[in-house]
Amino acid sequence: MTAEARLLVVDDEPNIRELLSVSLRYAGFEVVTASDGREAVQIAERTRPDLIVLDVMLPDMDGFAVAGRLKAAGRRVPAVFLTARDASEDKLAGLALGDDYVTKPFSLDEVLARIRAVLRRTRGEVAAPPRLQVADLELDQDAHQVWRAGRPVRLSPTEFKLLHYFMINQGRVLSKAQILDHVWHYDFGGDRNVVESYVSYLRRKVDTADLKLIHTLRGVGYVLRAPRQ
Amino acid sequence: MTAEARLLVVDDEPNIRELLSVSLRYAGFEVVTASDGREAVQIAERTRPDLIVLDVMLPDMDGFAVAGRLKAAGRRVPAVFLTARDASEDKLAGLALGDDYVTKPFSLDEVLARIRAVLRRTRGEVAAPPRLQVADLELDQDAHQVWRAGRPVRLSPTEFKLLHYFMINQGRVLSKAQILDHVWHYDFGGDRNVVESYVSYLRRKVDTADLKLIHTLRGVGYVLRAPRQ
DNA sequence: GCCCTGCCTGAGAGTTATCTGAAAATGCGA
DNA sequence: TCGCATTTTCAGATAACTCTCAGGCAGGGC
Repeated sequence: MTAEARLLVVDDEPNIRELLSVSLRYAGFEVVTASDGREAVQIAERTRPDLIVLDVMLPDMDGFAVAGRLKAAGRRVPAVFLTARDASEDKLAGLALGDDYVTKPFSLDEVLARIRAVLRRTRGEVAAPPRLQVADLELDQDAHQVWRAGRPVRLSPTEFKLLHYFMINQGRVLSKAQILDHVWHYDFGGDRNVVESYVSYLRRKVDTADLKLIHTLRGVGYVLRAPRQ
Repeated sequence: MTAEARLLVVDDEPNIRELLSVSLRYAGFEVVTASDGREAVQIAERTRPDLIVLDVMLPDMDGFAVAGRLKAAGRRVPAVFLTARDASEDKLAGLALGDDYVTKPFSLDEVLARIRAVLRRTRGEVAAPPRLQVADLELDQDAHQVWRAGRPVRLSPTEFKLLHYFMINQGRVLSKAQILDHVWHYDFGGDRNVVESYVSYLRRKVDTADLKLIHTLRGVGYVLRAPRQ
């Protein structure tokens, strides 16, 4: 399979660099990495990535400076910035149009969604249908809304993320560890029981009909799927 | 046949080292072994394995230290760690992403699956088509689901593992000892009768049609195969 | 055909994963 | 600061699963 796109991941923390590059490769991207601003500029010049995932706090210069430098060199590359949760808003106001950002600590699902969104926009493609559907359960990623059998359902942010993760992986078994990795922040240190709790909440809110969609596979994980097939 | 990949197995217990190296060679890997951390680092430097199977508890240093040392030497090698079931979770949180772990006592099937998954990820390959089929019996590893003649069949974890082992070895006779080794944990001390019980369960669930797939070879073992065409 | 031995399978005891209600902790906006 | 919504933990109940036991059945050697 040919890669979806080439990404440059820039972060000075090796763990995060590793986390991102492994997951993004797994998601089908070609990934190169850099650990500081100078290196990032060099590698970007050489490998011409389609998008840069850029930590805002780098040892030598900040992420925005890296993006600025590339633009000055006539090589405008769209970026997804990684920023601390408490980053001042005006900093982010300086984002070039088309760029996006994710606050640390992020969840992998979040980063992937932003990257795909930015790539879609910059490639001028028609947005992929933002509606996911499994049986009579529908989820609108843009509107952040969910319907079951045509009736809207109110979900909390975490419930929404979990359902979203289930829906993009419909028919595939997801272990609690996988779910924790993708839906919760990467530094979540708590109990796996949160996943059980949230699955229970989801069931109560979206899986009340006779036709069950969320199935437990004891000892393995959970799977969202319509019966038959 | 050229080896799938070169593995380094590190464990101080000779029995486990032997168990693993024999089975992994049988599965098509090239295997080298080491019995402690120092030796592991030396051998890894010399033989450049594609992956290390690493006991976390070694006499001289722990498995994470070995991995850390190799990484520091600029030789990041993906690892599958062997850990006690009660290992503190935060220890495992220190896993570099891309690595994986298996708790002791493991089953060989489990270890093989992890090794293959890690190799796939680090090589950026797309997973092999996850469907196995024998006659009208189908098994989907991702969905963790089984169909017979198109109808879904509910299996417990052990039943699923056993059927999976049968299917990847279709047409080959498997002794009860072999089955016990691959599907049950290596230190399972119980009766071989469990295998009989589970074969019985499987027959009841997936082999009810006229066309029998699971055959008993008295005094030898079992074999899963479609009747001769 | 008879007998020995291995295999099959129903029943049951013990164990474990999961579910869920409730409470505690956290975060966020007014 | 308070109050509400949300997230996380906890623990008891429950359902599912694993494994053992033992009687009966059947294959194959004699």
